[in-house]
Amino acid sequence: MNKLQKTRIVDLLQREDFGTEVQVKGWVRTRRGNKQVGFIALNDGSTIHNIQIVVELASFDEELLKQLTTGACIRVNGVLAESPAQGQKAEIQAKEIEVYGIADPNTYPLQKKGHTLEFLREIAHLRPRTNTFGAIFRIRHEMAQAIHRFFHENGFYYFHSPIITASDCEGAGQMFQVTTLDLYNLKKNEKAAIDYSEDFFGRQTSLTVSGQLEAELAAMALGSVYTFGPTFRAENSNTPRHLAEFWMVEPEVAFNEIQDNIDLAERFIKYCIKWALERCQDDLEFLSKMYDNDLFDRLEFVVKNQFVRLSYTEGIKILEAAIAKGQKFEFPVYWGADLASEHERYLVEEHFKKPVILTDYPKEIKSFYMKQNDDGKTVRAMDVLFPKIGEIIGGSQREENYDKLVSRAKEMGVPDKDIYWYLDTRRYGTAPHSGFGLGFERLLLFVTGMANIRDVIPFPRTPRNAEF
RNA sequence: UCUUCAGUAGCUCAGUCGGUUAGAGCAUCUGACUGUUAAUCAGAGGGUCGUAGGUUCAAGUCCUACCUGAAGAGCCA
Repeated sequence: MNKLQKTRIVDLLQREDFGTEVQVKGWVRTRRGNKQVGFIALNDGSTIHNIQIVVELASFDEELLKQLTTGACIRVNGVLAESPAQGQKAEIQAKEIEVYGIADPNTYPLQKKGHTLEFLREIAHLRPRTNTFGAIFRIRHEMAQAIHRFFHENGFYYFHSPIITASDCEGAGQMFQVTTLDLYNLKKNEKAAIDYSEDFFGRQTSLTVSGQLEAELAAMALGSVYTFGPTFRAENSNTPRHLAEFWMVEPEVAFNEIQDNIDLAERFIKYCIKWALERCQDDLEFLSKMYDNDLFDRLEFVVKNQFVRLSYTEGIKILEAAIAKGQKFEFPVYWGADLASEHERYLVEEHFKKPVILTDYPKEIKSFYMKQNDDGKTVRAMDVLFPKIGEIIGGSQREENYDKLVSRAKEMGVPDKDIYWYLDTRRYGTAPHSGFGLGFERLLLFVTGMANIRDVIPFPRTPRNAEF
């Protein structure tokens, strides 16, 4: 009848009804004590904090007590009590303990003491059990919620773009091919090319590098949409800011011009960071203490300050002025050159000391679908540049004029017969529209203060690494 | 992909000018301790020095190649 229900530790730590019998289930973090009494720090993933289980050793079986080692999973029934010692307000006086799963201390790789992030990457299947990754993955969840909530509140529809695609229209990099062809016995046609008509889809297909083109189709019907899903790039990038599989958020809005797009991007990022500050206090405090003392200052700074907005051309002028004053760069600065990360960092971290939104880039260094400005030289692109992590958002107003879009695609070598369906949006009821892409893990890098993108996604996919 | 640095106990590292039997802290195990907070104290076990070659009387140490990891760069989100 009166079966005791499991209580989450996050809820238990709030309670003051001492004397009540409670039940918790979780994993042993540490155990210490003496001959009479043992102390177990128990964590169930609901919070960064542990609950202390007090065990009077005399009242328990010796064999059971031996199994209560770091990593073991247990159920504890006991009495919630006010703690007589410093360090915690409440604790549980254990009355009954059941071991669900032991963790052999001789082989269990996680210890009480600190591990390097590099080592934890090698045991990615167990690292969620650490304080650090528990905090990160709880924050990751909250950020995903924030994204959905922001767009939902602003009248956007969550639109699911396909994962498998036949187009490489954005030219956003090397793609992973998807095939069911027998790679040990590839049939070639008379031109010695692979015969994809035999393949599953009857044509060559790949994993998506962006949901943008599909999002544009949706925006031309639903008005305001966003995608939020996995994205794949087969680039041989080995940096702390790149993944072969990452999650991207891509809003697309009909009738938005470039300024609306910029406003949306700034409002969106601020909403997400504010959400983290309001809901992830404990986890952020832990990460701040362990990895990044300035974390709260940086997050609050972004929420409170207006991002700097300037054109590419103005940016080049600032960089040229800096060079004239003696600033040294490895790569040359001139109008028409793509900005290297040293240039972006100079603008964000040295010159403005604020997030910067750069707009109106030369058309030669941007994608074919961006709306051309009247000057004939620039396009309505926008990049949001953040301190430490660089480009967090890239977006643009899209070219809605059919002829201009087709000629630009031709100039940049995009075969228009592959994207007839995309071009149709400009043939039938075209409209001004804009959108951008935000790398979810890049946002998480900023919010958590982590330095390596492999530490903000559960199972990072990078060149030569897909073990877990 | 390029450049630089690194790889020694389960983890984090030290190891001098190439020279006898490769060390420490933590973790683990055993013992002590009546409330611990990364508990403390005493003791014990634990090593193919990333892999393969080479130089040398002698290689953890020097050389070459490869593998793996990290940082910076390129590409980008």
